[in-house]
Amino acid sequence: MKLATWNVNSLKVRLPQVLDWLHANPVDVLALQETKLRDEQFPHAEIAAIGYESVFAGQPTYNGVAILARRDTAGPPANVVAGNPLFPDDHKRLISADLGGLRVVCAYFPNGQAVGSDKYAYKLRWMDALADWLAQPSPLPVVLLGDFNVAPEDRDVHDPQAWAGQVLCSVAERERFAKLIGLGFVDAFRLFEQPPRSFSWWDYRQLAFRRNAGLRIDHILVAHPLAPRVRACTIDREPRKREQPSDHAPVIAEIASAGEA
DNA sequence: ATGGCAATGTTTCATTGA
Repeated sequence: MKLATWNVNSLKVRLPQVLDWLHANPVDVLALQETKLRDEQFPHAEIAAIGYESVFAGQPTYNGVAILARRDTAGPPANVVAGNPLFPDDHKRLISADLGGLRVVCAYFPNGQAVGSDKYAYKLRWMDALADWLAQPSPLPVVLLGDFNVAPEDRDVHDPQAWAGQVLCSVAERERFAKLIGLGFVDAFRLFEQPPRSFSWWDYRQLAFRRNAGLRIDHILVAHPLAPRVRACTIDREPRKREQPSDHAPVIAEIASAGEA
């Protein structure tokens, strides 16, 4: 199973790039964030035409998440849940589905705007509620992937001094990321030796991508028992080099099936 | 200290993102 996550910053704008990317990278599962589409606008037909089923939870303008499942390998999504049952929320930031023997949870964590703001407080409450939900037992091993809006360590930050204590890097956010890990997950990316200065998001401004002035805030966490089956985890920078890119790059993990452990 | 850039709807600006 190959699973990927990508914050596309508008699926309406990025649909051609998503279709191109899936042709070049026919992953079994693709989790999308910031689709920014009403459900009735979701390009289900275009995605079905290249062999993927979609489940999605959207709203106008902001947020919006989806899981794309390759029909011939991942099978149909089962037990689809939109949102966190423990946290009523108008924002469409969570969708989960059972696929290929895994419980796949696609998450778009709040940005938090600025430490101390109302949106920051909401981010922390949202993360606490996610941890409460994921603490409940699951019949299938869980993969939690998406845009976490948290750079877990200083090595995930291009300029740790400049970002120290700022939103995405604050102690409280990192503690909550660690709390998620503490539920029994591992960060698939850190199971492998990685190039230094590996990031998944670069600001559109100030030529940040060209300078590799980025952050690693998009993650794939796998339930601990899956860790021995993870064969690779990489960030694909290619889409970020294109015209009119998303500001985020896809992250991909390959998980061997249970028999191949 | 501030804005830089991109996408959206409330569109010729304001809001949000990160």
